[in-house]
Amino acid sequence: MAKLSDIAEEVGVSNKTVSLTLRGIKCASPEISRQIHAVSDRIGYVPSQAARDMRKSHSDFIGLLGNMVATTPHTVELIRGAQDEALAWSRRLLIGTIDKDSDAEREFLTMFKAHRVSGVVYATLSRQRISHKFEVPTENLVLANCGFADGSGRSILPDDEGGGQLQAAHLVGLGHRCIGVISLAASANATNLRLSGIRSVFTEHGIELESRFLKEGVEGPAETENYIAFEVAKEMLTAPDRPTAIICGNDRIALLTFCAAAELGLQVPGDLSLVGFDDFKTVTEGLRPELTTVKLPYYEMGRLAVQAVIKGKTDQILEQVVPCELVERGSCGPPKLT
Amino acid sequence: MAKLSDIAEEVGVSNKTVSLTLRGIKCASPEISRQIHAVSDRIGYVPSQAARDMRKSHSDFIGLLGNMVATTPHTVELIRGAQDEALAWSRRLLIGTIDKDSDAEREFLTMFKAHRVSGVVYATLSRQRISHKFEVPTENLVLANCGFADGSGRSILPDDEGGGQLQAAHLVGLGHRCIGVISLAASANATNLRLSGIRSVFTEHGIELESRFLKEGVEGPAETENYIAFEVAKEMLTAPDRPTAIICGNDRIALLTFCAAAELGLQVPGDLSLVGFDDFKTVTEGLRPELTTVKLPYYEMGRLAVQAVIKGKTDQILEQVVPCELVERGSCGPPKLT
DNA sequence: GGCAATAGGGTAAACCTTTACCTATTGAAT
DNA sequence: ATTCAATAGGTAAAGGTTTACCCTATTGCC
Repeated sequence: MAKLSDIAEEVGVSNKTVSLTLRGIKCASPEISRQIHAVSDRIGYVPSQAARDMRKSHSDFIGLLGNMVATTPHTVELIRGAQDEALAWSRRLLIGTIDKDSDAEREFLTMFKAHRVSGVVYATLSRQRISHKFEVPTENLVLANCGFADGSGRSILPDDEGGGQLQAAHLVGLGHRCIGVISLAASANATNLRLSGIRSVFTEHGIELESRFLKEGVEGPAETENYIAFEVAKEMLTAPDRPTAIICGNDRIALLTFCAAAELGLQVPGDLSLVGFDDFKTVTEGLRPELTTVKLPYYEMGRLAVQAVIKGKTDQILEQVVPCELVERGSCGPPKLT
Repeated sequence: MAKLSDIAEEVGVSNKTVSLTLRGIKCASPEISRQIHAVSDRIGYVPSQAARDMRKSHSDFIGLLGNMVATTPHTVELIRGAQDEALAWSRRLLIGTIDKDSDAEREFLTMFKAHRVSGVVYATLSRQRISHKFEVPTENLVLANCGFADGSGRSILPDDEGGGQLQAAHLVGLGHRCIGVISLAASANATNLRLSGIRSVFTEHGIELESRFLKEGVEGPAETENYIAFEVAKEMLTAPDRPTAIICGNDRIALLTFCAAAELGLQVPGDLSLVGFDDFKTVTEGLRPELTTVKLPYYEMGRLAVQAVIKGKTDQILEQVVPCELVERGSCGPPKLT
């Protein structure tokens, strides 16, 4: 593999001159400079990152570690956000995906350390409070989509409460007054926040959320949860004074609710308005009508997490909240007049 | 950051003794060995990868480059397969995601070269023949889910023809004789292969595939395609002698067909059997009934691509085909007797 | 003419690990 | 008693890049 001194030798100058010139630091006469670039291009010289990193005693790597179970494409969004931000600062990303295997976690963190990463982003797929003891001490750590249970550390979190408000406000704005909610599991961290957002909007408009119209669409522990939204929705929709709209905990629950409505002969949005959460495009753009939903800012969270790592600890913001966004499609309309 | 010589100094031995001992090569007396491990653990020593890579003049990195647009979680599956295989051989993965931006591609390949990667996997999200000139010369390249147009180079490809056979054979086995097909865009590389598989099964059983029951569910160029499967399915299903089953080009088309059937009051699988392609779980496990589909082996392709990189060019297999798998769920049943 | 500043360039150490080669001691076999 | 082999360990170079420090000649200015 071609090295710096090969160029130096051929042009007849010192290593230093080549090194500075190739990095765009003016140092040699125009003629010498031209020759250096010419030789470098001809032999396809690319400096050894290992040598650079060694010399600088640290690398430009940022470690990205996450339990990225592959059921949604959000992981990729987060990675892309992180990568785009990293590249904008001439940093590179070292990615490790793990799932509940703390051996793998330790190995990746050790690998990160071996590479002298300048920081680590730890991401989870679903919002959680983690009480996690990292076995490999990790400086300059930023959490994405999760936070420490004791509130310590820096983290980037989605504005789930605001997301709930968006869902509710959209339906209320269309005129709905009897609105059902099929939420995520109560144990999920986002559930209460979103519900809190929904309730605040309801209260503001004097709407009551009856407990028979507030159900969980999921049961069982995270990652192995069981979706019961289909049955729950059918029950809710066969009530005599059924809701005219349903707020769903995520797009998958919305899909199941859609199936339930279809089986009951209810048209969306004519008979029933639906709003989801996540903006999981294959569902939201794959349904007819397409699904109105609230988009979770995964790309942005990835981006901001890396930014926080780069800015380092001088950044005093401990928890940064990223807003969600309402994506209007075709699944919501005004309630039918009765 | 702690270094090897810190340990050597404290224990009072040479660098060599520490280096060999920590790597598990017997070289020192039991007592010295114990001391070395003790000091290493105490100070949390992790050897510098940069120094190691430099010494060896190559790294254990494998580059993974792909146009990983985030509409499906398959990318993550491929990454995980690649990562698991890499880790099994003590290699690390350097991941670059790009989308149609050849600048980014060049930058990543240059970065890979700077890291002296031992090989590169180039993956595409949808099966393609690429006529691609890599601007950065790349040795030991393996393509995943795509191949060069001229058939050169090594690549890992899914058995789309076999997948089509699985779809058709499943329905034929259940007794269907009038089967519709809503395929991907004709321009998509997988389309003809899958159709060929379907036709071979049909021919074997003396079933004719009428052209009015063979339609594309997608139009427009890849990555920006427009799904028209909803309308196509409605038309196909309102024909007087409508098919009793529909083979779909992917799970999203199956979802749209499901929506069309729902709107027409047709029950799945009672009135209509549906089989998809991809095993895109949020759809396949999110529908009621759940969707029977053919699973694309992304994890396996990622794994095999990395394996091919590691085995190097001595591996004479140019195109390796990975089988698909039928995943039976609830969307297929016997045709109604008429 | 004298002096300082600047341009253009060189030298060699440092970054950390691995390893080829060397030494010294011990035990056993001839 | 000599020789051979094995054990336990050391020394120093190599790997590629960057940079602090040094050098020389030319130019500009008083």
